[in-house]
Amino acid sequence: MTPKTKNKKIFAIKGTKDILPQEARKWQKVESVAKRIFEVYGYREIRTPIFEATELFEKGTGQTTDIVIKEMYTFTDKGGRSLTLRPEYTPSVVRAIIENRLYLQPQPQRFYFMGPMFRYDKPQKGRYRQFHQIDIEVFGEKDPAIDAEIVEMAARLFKELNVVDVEILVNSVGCRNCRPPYLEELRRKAGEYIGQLCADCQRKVVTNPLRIFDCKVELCNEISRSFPNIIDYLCPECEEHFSRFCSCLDLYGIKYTVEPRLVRGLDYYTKTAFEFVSSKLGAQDAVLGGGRYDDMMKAFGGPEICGIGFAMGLERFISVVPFEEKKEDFLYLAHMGDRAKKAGMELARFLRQKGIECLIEYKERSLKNQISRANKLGAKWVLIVGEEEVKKGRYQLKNMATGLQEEITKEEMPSILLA
RNA sequence: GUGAGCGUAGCUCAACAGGUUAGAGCACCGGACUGUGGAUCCGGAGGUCGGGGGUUCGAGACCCCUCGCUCACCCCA
Repeated sequence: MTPKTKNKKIFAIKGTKDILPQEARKWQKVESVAKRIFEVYGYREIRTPIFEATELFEKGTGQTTDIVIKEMYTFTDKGGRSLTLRPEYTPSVVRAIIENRLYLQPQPQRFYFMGPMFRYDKPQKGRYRQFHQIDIEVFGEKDPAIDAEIVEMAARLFKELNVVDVEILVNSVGCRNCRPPYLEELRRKAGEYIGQLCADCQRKVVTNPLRIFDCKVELCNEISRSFPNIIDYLCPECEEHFSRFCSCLDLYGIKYTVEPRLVRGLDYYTKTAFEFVSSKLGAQDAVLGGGRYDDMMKAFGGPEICGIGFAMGLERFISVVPFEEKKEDFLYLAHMGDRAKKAGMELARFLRQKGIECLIEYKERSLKNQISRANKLGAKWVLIVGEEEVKKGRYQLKNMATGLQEEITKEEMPSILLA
């Protein structure tokens, strides 16, 4: 380090943050529960690279989306290739499936994935530049029952982690046959009120009329209530799909709200769209969002295989999961004198082999000091190893909660400590 | 990218109207107590007041710039 840079502190990049041990515990918990549930539904983990060819997202996510237009971490590598840190996961999975010819295996295929995503957004509550998602995708199943299955699976995950105050919103965004005429009609209708809409919405009439529905300006909101709903414009196939989807949800006893104003931001969605929203999250209230994308695989030059999936924002999810504080359960090994220290090190090794979490102090400290530290660290047990104990082969085991102490041998330790 | 609010010790916050050497609680380290924790008492360490410039006899405070954080918009997980 040169003298000049010595004092300059380096901080985590804007929109990124460290997940410290206490917080990481929560992540581990959520990840393990999610994994267990997904596996039970027949999903298998798939891992793909963290960066891809920029083109993958331009084509897969859609050139008209904000993600591609202004939010991608794109850079050129030393070979002159344009690469992008993945802003979402679905295009990568689709790519992997085509590349590895996974579509030749029996369908449907179910995948899950967990990992970081990157979007160059301005950070705010529940939104980070590096954030994490748990994603699941199913390929090759057209039946709307699968749409309901993944909603039910997500609901189970929420329930197992005691997440309440979550509302499930569902909608159908139609397909390439029925959506264009609907959008036309929406534009026409919005055009009638153009003068009364806010500047943003006037722009949306042209760019993305569906977005007018979630404008926060009251007048826009009021006006848009009279606009046609996509539900009423669905083609027979989409309508059938949607009603069967809903009746499957009913069968599972899932409570949901049909929200005709629900539009997912990505270009590739068709038919089913859904979102889990929490009232506890502030402005960014969507914890989980997903839907069907029947045309994507084909658009990538793959076979005509439909897909459906969801993405859950882990930062957002974890912030609404209630966690019990986990009690520490470890043994602190206190020692006095050089011989005892060596004996203690061997004992610690023995205990760890047996699966007992064990801390040993390497600095010479008074017994009092060591026990005090053990207390602060939350040790459940203190094992006292002094010259006398080493000589006798019998050690003092102190229970920190009760303060009681007993004399035990090395052989007796595992059964007592693991009880 | 646009807008608003906030930056004083590891954390939470003080410091009148601009006035000496920027304080307190919690946390940390040590001692009282050399083989027994939590309580108490005593002591210690810890700060370029986010950074730079300006006004002033004098700036943590006032002005300008900048950086960072937070929240909101756009949009999304």
